[in-house]
Amino acid sequence: MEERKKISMAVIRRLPRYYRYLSDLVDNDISRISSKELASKMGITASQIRQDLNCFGGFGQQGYGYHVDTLFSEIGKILGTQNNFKIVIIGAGRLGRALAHYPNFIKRGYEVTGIFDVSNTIIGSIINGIEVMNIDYLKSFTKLNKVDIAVLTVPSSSIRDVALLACEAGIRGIWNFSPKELDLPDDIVVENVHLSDSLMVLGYSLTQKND
Amino acid sequence: MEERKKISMAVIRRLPRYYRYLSDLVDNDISRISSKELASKMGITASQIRQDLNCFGGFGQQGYGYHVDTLFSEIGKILGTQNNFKIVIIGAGRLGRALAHYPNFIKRGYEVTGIFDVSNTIIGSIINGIEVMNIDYLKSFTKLNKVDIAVLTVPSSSIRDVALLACEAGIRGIWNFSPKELDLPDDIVVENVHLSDSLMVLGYSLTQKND
DNA sequence: TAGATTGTTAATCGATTAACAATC
DNA sequence: TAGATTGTTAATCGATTAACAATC
Repeated sequence: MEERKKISMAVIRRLPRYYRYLSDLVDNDISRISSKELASKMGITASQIRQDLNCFGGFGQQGYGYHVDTLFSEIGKILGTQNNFKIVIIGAGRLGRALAHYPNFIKRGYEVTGIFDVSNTIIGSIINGIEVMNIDYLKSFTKLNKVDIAVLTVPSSSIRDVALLACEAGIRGIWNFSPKELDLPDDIVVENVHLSDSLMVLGYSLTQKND
Repeated sequence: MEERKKISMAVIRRLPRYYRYLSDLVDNDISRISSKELASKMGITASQIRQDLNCFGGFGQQGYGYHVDTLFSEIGKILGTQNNFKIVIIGAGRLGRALAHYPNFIKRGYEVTGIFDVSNTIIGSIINGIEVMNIDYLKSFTKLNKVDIAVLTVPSSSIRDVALLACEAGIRGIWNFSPKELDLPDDIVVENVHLSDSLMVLGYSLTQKND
């Protein structure tokens, strides 16, 4: 797997967006697209698309463009859709429960295998067909089921402890919904969803428009 | 309000992060911090912090650093925390309901004034003290209550229609939780939370670690 | 073949970092 | 005053865009 050079995060973060647009094209039975056409749909330059895609190899064909199906599935592979990543949700509050029903887990090739909480009122209840377990069983469950990802929807006050627990349990990636930064070993991948940050950027833009 | 020059989105998107770190310092009764200290806490360069802050004016003091309280409240102002933005949530499914209870709305100076849906099973129910209204009342409610922001937690299939409806109703900003891009008039501010994009970036990183 | 469009190199633009004079 | 640290300019680095030869 000889990597040519480090691919920048800026490129990686655009891949899911390409993936969505290609998914729409597939749905509309469009089989072929040029970088120029796609660029105009997405509001970016054709150059950027070609540069981005060529980080991963030449998916196109000169004089023709790109096969939509091929490109869609190639980007999917790059993003790991075929890995069947297994997920547990830790924290079965409102957000955790909403995510347990999140249809894109399935659509994007992920599988929710377990839900955990600390509260006795919640433990034992069924969410989307899965019984909420006591967090004490996280470690044994994770090992047994080879869980890859922990979705953390616990209160900020306990986020760091829970994150460490998940690491001890052998989790490899964390999808963090708390507004705290996690300082974890280098081999753990963390992806943050800082909702409040996003909201405040919206607040900033609105404030600008006021003036 | 003479703007010197355009402030880049890269800078803006870092502001909420500064805001969070400063909030922690305030909570810990730390009254003074240098760019160097803050930089080491945040894992960025002191230069970047000083450059970022100086987009908005000189908040520091040579030889001393920054007053934590002042800086915190100044950044808050920039982000619009004092504007008391009014919010409606459209789509009272699981995610909408979870967001209706989101504590950071209050903490960051936002107020949820209304919740809307199309389903008769949901309309009339109470979520966090607010009765879910029929979306037909969106326009009159928005005008009457001077609502600024619509949080869109509706299915992707209806997102574009609902976004247009919100614009007609006089909303100024949209917090979009669907995986679709919105093409709206220039005076409407859109902030996207593309959960599936975030998840797929996590998937990418995990796939890389596999090799 | 001629036209179209890629893959890729070179040029430009913007963002980050370094350096330092100003000054508290 | 001497030491510390900012605000700001200059240097570097990286990302985006433009251009074009290769080729389907």
